[in-house]
Amino acid sequence: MATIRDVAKLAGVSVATISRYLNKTGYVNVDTEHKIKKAIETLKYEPSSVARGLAGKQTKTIALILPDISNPFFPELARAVEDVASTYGYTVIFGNSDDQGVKERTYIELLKKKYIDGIIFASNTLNRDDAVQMNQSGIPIVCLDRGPDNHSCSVVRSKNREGAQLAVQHLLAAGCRKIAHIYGPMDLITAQERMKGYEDAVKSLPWFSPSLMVSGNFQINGGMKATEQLLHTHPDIDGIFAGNDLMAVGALKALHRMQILVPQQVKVCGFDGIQMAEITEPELTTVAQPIYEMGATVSRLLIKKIEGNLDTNEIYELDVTLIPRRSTQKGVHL
Amino acid sequence: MATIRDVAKLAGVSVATISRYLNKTGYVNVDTEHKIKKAIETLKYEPSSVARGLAGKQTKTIALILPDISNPFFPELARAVEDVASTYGYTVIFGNSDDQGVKERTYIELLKKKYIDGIIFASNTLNRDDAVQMNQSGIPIVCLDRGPDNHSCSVVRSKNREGAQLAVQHLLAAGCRKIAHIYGPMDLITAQERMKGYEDAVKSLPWFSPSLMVSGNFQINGGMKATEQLLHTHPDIDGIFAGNDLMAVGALKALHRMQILVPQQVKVCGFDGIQMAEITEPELTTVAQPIYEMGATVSRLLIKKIEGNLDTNEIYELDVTLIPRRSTQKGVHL
DNA sequence: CTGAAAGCGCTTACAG
DNA sequence: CTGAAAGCGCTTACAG
Repeated sequence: MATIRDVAKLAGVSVATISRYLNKTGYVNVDTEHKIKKAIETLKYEPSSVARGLAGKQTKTIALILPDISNPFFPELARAVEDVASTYGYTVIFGNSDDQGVKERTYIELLKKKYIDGIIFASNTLNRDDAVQMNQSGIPIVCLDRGPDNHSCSVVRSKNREGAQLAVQHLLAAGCRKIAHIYGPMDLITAQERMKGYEDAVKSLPWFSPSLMVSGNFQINGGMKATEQLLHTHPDIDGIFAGNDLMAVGALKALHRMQILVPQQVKVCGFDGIQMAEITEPELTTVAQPIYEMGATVSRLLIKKIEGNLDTNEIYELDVTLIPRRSTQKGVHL
Repeated sequence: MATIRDVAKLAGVSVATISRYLNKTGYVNVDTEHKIKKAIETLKYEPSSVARGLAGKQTKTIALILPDISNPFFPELARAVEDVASTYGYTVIFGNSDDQGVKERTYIELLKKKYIDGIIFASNTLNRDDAVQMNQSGIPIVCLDRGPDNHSCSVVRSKNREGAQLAVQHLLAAGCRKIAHIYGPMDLITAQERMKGYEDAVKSLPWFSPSLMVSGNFQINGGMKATEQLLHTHPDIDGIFAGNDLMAVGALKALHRMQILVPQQVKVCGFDGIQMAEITEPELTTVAQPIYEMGATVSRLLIKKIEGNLDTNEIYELDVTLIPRRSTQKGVHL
């Protein structure tokens, strides 16, 4: 591989000039510019990103730390992040944290040593101290769903609470008269907000009882268990709003096994809008988050921060959309 | 951030000694070792990976280029790659190629500039020239499913042809007497092999006709279209072997819309073993590839190559497993 | 067992 | 508009 020195020699100028030309910093005479261009071409010169990283500051690399890429919510997000990153000339390192603070912190250390330009956290265990430390070390971060606190970084999320309200209203409009809620892990703000939205919509209704809310784990099996439990204590429920699609899929499975018909006897609505919701039988009504857009937004924000075009930390709440499908269809009789 | 120089000063030794201690290359006196340890601790010294990358050769970074992380097959693979990479102290950059040669080549250029240690290609457009070029530039690569040619890199794949045979035999054993095949894009070797396996198993059977093989695109919609077409030309088929799970899901959907019962009237078997296959109704029988294991194997291979513990290029064929589920259940009557 | 020195390939003030 | 030189933070022969 040719180096900047080779190019300088061939073009008959100094390396400083080559560098200026490359980075478009400072003026370069048109003539010498031509010579440089030519030299670069004939030598097939490619500047070393590593040397640049050492000498300058930027490595043109960002990191995406998420809980688990195997979780169906994240691939699309990751895709969006990579798409916009590569558009802006950035490369993305990805890591799974399994929502464990240790793994997150280990990654942070590693990434610092690599002079990473910035980090996107889609993982929720980052605490205030970590964030403060990040800020001190000058490496920008942006979070998904929840930030370490309200000020240390920008946050992108969707309207979880409103979305949950939408879901319940939709179930009511579809004729449900007793709607249960399966909520996710309470240490996740998304799960909390969705539960609040459910409560907002049902707390004043005559049939409401706190026992209509049961916990799940945001996974299929959690949705199944919760549904079994629910139908045991409340055999008369005719609607289930699950805190995410995975649990809704579990609900569908459990109901199917209990030979309870969806949507005839019980209607089911999920949250997230993952692809899986389209292939269940019946297809699953869901409150779709703009997953791709969230990923695109979060990475655009990060890049802006990195390039110094953004110094305030803000919260971006994106709109959700209710997608009605067969699992909540009205007026389907036995 | 403290540098190696600071540590050297505090410990009262030269930077060379610090470096030796850090890399465990060459002997270091026990006493000075203690001093160094202490100095590192008090300064909270963390060696810069970037400087290491420039001075030495390794960046401890590998890349994973896949067609599209949104495709349900890849997240689990990516997870495996990241798991073993991080175990060995490597970090992984990921990129989507959309199976476009241009994007792949752009990434290769980028990665070279970053002194990446090695690349895993799960993308299939890499040609012989690229591979040769990679070999020349000394950057190890390992491929999934298919290599550029038979010698320029190691390849990890699963037994596609055998798996397809398994699928057909299973359908036959379940009572099918006319089995169709929906095949994937013929430029993908996996699709070719699975088709061959199907042919192996059926070509000598009296009912076989080439028109029982129709093309799909490895996506849900392709599976749907192919199924409609198939039942139009062959209303009497009672089994479908789809080249992958996504198309099998499409087949299930199409059959459901045509009000054809699965498994009573038509039995369906997929290939891959993605999570989605467990949530369809009926659940989908499939030939499961050891996806996680494939990812783990491919990254272990790459790391071995990087660290010089492997210089031959071999092909690793992993076993597949038929997972019988309801979509091919025998003896279910109308 | 340890140090001085060159080098990895750039960028960035500082002069001119 | 351009060059000489220092510096980014390490590693690696080469001496000793």
